[in-house]
Amino acid sequence: MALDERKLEVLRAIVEDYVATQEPVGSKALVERHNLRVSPATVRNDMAVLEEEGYIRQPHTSAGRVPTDAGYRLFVDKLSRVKPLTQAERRAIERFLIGAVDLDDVVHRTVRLLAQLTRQVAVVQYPSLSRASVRHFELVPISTTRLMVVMIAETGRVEQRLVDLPGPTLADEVTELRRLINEKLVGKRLVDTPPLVQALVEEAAPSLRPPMTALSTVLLETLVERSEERIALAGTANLARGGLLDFQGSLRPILEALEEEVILLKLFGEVEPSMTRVRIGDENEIEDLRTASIVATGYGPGTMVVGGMGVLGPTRMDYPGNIATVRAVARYVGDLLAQS
Amino acid sequence: MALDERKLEVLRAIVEDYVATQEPVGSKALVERHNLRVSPATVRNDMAVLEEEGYIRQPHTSAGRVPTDAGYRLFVDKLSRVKPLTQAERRAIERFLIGAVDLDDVVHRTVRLLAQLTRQVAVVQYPSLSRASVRHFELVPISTTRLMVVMIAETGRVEQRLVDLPGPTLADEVTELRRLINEKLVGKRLVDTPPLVQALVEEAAPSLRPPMTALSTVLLETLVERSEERIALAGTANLARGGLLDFQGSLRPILEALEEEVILLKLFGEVEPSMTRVRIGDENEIEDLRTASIVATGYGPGTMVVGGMGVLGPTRMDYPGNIATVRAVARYVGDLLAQS
DNA sequence: GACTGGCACTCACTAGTTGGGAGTGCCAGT
DNA sequence: ACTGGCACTCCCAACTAGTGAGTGCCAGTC
Repeated sequence: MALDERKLEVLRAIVEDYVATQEPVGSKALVERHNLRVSPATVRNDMAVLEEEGYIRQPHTSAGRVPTDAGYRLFVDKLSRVKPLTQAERRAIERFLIGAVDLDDVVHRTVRLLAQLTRQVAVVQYPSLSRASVRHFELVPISTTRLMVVMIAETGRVEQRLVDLPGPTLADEVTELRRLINEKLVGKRLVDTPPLVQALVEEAAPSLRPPMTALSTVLLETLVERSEERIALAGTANLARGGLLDFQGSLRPILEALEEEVILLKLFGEVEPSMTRVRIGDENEIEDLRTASIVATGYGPGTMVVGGMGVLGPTRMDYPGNIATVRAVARYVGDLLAQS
Repeated sequence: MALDERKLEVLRAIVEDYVATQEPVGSKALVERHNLRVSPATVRNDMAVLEEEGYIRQPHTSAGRVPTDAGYRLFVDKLSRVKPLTQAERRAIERFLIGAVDLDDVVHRTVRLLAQLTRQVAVVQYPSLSRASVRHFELVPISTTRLMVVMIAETGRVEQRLVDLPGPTLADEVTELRRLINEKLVGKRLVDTPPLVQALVEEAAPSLRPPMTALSTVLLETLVERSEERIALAGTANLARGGLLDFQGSLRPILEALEEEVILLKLFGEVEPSMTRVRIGDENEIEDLRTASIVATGYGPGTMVVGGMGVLGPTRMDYPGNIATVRAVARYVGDLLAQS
């Protein structure tokens, strides 16, 4: 059964009121606050239908209605326009990010900014290397049997790692290894490097074979495994704001989930280009986060996506506002990355 | 007035019971559980004295007694022996830390380990550079006017930073700069380097003066400013364990304080060599942490202290256990650093 | 003088009761 | 199709004992 115009309007009003007041909303209050031009009785009929369709529910008989996860979903998809940011917010974003000195700092500032603007928990994935390309490799001899491998990516991110070589290696040999590696890998996207690393080992002169083999292991680790690993988090204190009504009483599972980087990466790392993804309550695969909603988006220079960011909060959150904020911040950070 | 032997015994019993049960403890239960060889009435008299002296208090008239911050303090200072760890705990520490691949990993594992063993919030400061010494400097040319400076410290920590040079610089000049810097700084403790960096600029050949000046700024930043910056955190979910009785209801201020790195550094960074510091409730300078206690200690290779670590939890925590755990972990990590 | 048993008292906590009110569902009327 | 009216439900807050753990004090004992 299709919901007519007014029923949708009623649903929107319920969501908005409930988000604002955190209290079940009844038919009378609804008519008063939003100027629906009908009587409470009519609204009640509409509500009955909305309830039957699963968009709202009553916490107890004869209490007001509360949106269900499906209700929020419909609201987000059909009933809300993304709120444009205020001038003040735009300026806050700029001012907050403008002084960043390096990549770490950008991420750090971004995550705090998001937490502050949305008053939710904010998560930012460090720019992933996998979709970026290699700018330079450096091998630094620490001792005759030890090298430090440093990789610099286009995004400005630097990764380093120590390697123990199988035997003493001369300075000239290190130079040659460096040359070979750079020749083969510079400019390539990280996702494409594994076969190239393999080729490096196979094509190496016999004398360079052992050290190159040792290096290849570490290169692969650096290039692939660690490439999407890091996550920055801020605003956990915001979880403790809404009394304890949100999250049905216990913050524990939420806090636990937030400490699992793997989980966060799953939530915020899997983003399609220029899409804002909203996961509401039950839609969440992670059991512990069934009482929470997530707004996530990708970011990166231009149209490229090098990482995800977003916020997490109670299902009863200001979706339009948060979506707008997350998008705006992501875009701004993308521009910042493009410049450097 | 001096407290006699038995009164102290009573205080100890109160603290232990209260920590275990989280409930005010009365005279009768006390006599039953600990075999004090006196009657409840006698204990009551002792309690009255302890209360007068400010070591315990009654939440309400005619409820049991609860230790005050001062009571915990006395308990920690005089009445408790550090609990030796169980064999299982020792093995857990080893197993947990043994697979660590690099410094970041060590810190990361350590903090999770601490959180798990103590069931509190754990904090570990990354090994500070300031008391460690320089192992090697590397300059990596990115372009003719851009260098990457990489510093490797004795602790294994690596810092890198980009520098824009005032003008094009030849490869030979870079080599010379690298030689000069290493010659002057390798082996020195980071705290001692600033004057040496100054000297480097002054003693440089005229042609190397401009790039060396640019470098010196970045060197100082790397060596000094960023040297104590980072902190790892785990176990915040443990805050939400004790119902909401701990922290008098609101986690908010605690979570907020935990997000301020500056605060954490103050708490866990200011550690004297081989001392375990315990801050109980009110003793805390930070307003928001007046309902919490902190157990912190320094760690480092041998007798050197390169950073702090510890745990934070409700004043009603298992001090002897936590102190033992924090010490053991700190010691183990210290050994690990000494080996590398 | 130190300890004990006894006793009256306090007061948080629990369970049961009650009234009020917000909100609903339904129905007859426009 | 919408509305006003009305009976009904049931959460919530306030009140009322009743209970019991715990105390302070005191007189008595070793």
